Amino acid sequence: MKKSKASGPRPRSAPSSPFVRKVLEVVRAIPHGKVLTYGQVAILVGAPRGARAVGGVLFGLGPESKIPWQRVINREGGISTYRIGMGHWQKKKLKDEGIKFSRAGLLDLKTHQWFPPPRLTKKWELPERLLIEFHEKLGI
DNA sequence: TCAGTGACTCCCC
DNA sequence: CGGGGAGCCACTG
Repeated sequence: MKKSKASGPRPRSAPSSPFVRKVLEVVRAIPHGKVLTYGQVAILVGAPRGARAVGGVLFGLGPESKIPWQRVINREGGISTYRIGMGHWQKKKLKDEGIKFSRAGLLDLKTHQWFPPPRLTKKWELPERLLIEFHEKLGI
């Protein structure tokens, strides 16, 4: 039997918590053709080690969702949704946005990495230390 | 109140 | 390069 559901934080018709609301806000802001890793989204919502929880929030969103969750990938630049049957769809969506994948199924983070502009990091009231951590994670 | 869960990461071998 | 395992997090019965 296949696992029926995730048990972590999940979005609802109405965001159930500030964490969920922030995650959706950040993901919604990712531009066409750009991506963020689960860990990066976690930093941007003020929970630097909450990558796993971010995945929990996105769990349940499907092709019908207006939120561009396909732009959230793992740290390797790969797709993490194959296990829940969404991998093929997600990869196709990203390809349609002009993103290329290596034979190993990885995209180039250096090329497609999104850097939230100051107007957004300010709007999100992102603490300086988190902004610094975000860039350090990128090796900049 | 608390153990259980997973679209994550990191570390070690 | 690959597998295993241990933290981490927010949320659920």
